[in-house]
Amino acid sequence: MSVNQREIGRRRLLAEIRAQKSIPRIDLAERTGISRATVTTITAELLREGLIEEEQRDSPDKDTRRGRPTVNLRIRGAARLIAGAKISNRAISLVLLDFEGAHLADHEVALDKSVFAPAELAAILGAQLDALARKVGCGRADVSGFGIGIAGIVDAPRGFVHWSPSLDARNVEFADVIGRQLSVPTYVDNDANLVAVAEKTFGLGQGHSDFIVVTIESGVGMGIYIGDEIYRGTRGCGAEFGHTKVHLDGALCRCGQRGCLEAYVADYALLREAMIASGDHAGMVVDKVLSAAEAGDPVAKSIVDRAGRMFAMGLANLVNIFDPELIILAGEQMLSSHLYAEEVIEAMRGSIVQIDKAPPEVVIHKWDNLMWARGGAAYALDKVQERALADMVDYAG
Amino acid sequence: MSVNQREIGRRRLLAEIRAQKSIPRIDLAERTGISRATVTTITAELLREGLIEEEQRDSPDKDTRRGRPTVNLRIRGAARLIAGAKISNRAISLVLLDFEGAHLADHEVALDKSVFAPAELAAILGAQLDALARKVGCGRADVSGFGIGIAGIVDAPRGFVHWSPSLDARNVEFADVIGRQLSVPTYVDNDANLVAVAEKTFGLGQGHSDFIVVTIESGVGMGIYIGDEIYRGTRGCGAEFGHTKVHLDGALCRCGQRGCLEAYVADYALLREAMIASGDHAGMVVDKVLSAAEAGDPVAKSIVDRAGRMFAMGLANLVNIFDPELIILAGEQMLSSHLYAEEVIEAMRGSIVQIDKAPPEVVIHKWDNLMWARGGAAYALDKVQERALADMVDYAG
DNA sequence: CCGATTAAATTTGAAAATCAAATTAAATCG
DNA sequence: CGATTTAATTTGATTTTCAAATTTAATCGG
Repeated sequence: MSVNQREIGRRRLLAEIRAQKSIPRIDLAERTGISRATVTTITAELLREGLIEEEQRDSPDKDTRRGRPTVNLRIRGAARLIAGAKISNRAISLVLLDFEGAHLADHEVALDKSVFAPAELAAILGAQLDALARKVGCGRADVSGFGIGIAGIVDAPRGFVHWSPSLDARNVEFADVIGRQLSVPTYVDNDANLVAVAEKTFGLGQGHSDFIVVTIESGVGMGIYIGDEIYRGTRGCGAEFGHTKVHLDGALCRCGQRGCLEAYVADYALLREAMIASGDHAGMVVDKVLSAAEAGDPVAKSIVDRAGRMFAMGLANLVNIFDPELIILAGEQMLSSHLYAEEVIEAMRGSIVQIDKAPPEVVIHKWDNLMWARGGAAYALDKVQERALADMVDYAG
Repeated sequence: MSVNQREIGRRRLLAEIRAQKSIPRIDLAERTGISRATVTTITAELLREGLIEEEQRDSPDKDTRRGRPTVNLRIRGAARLIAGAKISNRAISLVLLDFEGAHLADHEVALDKSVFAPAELAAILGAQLDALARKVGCGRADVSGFGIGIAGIVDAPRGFVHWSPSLDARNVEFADVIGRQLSVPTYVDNDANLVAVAEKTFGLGQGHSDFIVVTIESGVGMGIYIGDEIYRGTRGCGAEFGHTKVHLDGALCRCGQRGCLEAYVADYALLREAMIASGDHAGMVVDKVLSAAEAGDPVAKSIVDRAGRMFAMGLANLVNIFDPELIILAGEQMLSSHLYAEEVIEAMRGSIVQIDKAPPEVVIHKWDNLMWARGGAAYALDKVQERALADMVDYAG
């Protein structure tokens, strides 16, 4: 019943094949501790199911050893088609991956407004998904899973959106709405969580079981991996790093509360201060503040410096609470380069509990705007694989 | 190899028996999904091993139904003897439990100083453990596991103490030192973590898979359960709640850094402020500040109020990051009652992300000073049970 | 007091799954 | 081209689980 022994083996082997990209059976047995006999049996099942494939050894010179040569196994890309999307302020970007995670196509569309009714947004997503699938000569029906990232508070296991700046309603069963309307299995998560999934699947989080991803756009987001699983809290809405408080009764945040980290480091926070200082209430943009600070303007410098120190303090709090092995600062726009500066990281290191052990590694990962959508796809990929494995249960050679 | 199927079943059943205290086989099958046949087989093994026992039905009137009556199974208390200890400032308290977790004896001793060499402290612990065991007519050799809580930064899986206010050396393999010196399997963890273990095993955390325990003595400590496991971070030293920063370049903390939560809410923080305000540099005690505040003294009130608001802010940050279902505020001395006041909890609720879902439950748990030691014992109990199960592998009827 | 009834626990026998060992397959070496 | 080497598969025994049948231990009703 539920999860039988064989299914555990299949899961373990498929995960290992995915992690290693390409690996012979004997190494699978070695790495997983499953006997060679069982590896043969299980991989035969996975082959028949079409989830994996044997790799052609196109480089016979490479294998110069004696004995029967190894046959590498890998995920069969053609097995499934996976789509991912990110809903941004006035745009949607989509990406289409195969079952191996390889990029097949992408697609972007600008929107004429930023807030939508759920069904309206679902219709747009459907049309764009069709357009995306058409690029590889497929239809929507060929897509096995669709993962969508959206800003706001999301209970991912239920696909339930408590609140999002992109929706005109609260408490929407958004995954259900889209899934029913498009007839494609749909999964919705907070966009920052999906960046963490993307980092784990394709990026710098590969091979790490515990790490934190912090993203900075206009808001501050966070995703946490603990024990190879993304941590979402008990209401599905933890990891609200941007709204942790860094000052008692501090600056007003757009969430309505005071002293949120976001109210000190987001672009609108910098702008607000710059406006106050200059008296100039129009035409002020963040770039100008940053370049003024760099040029040595003392007011601009103090504004930017404080943002950096607040950010360092927030990061230090994360480290003191989680003690992660790795922190990934991720972002597409380098508007936040001042927050990722070495001084900021150094200030963070100075604010964590001091022990005779290296502080967590901090890396900066700058990527294109498709990374968000790829995170959505990676999330859907995981779900699709899970479903494929579950559906195999009734299979008997 | 390693964890075989049967061992999984044994673990699952033993855990369920422990959780339910007393439960018949048929309910075990029902709850675990393991077939009745297998439950019979496995419980027979556990019975033969002496880890569980059949309960005498001493109340035959209770069971008024027809049919063969159920036979309840329970953990066999006599199976093992478990000790726990808490090293406090100038005292050590110990507790002796049976394998079921029942209290057998306790013992306390005052110390003439607060900082010790590791071997010296180990010797004291050995002597007190002997005294404790003697109370139930046993010797140290009968104790299967010894769990010790100590303040400071501890890498629990290794039993390694990075730093502790009770030790005169840094980076001590403390569990090894004690274990070798006493010839008793010894486990060491941060004292706040062990309070969390105690709450999970004996207290309000029973039945909760994700919760946070915050303790306030002179310092502020925290323990986190995520997915039924205590979370310790990758270096074994996460959960340093007391040293999360609540103010940029704020008050000086005894850790040497600035703006730590502890520097605002600990007793010494209140004292410092009260001294500054009154000019009175001697004879000031925390109780006096608190009672003055309660009596309406405006200075005292502002001091205590700010501590409360800082604490609320720290708690809110925890909730925003973890989204736990439950927060347990635990402590033995009610010096911290001002921090546990309803206004403080309400302030916390006002500083967390607002969604249409209940905020986490907050409960206050006040207990005696033996709770710390019981946490140590609970930790050791878990390890001893794990060892007992592992040792059964080679067992064949 | 005794057979019918009921429900827990155990036993039985078949099915599932793993693994060590033996065998087969596919290569290189000399 | 046979010996050697190593991967992969097959074989046969063992472990483990579970559904169904059986046994056990109680109550019920007459």
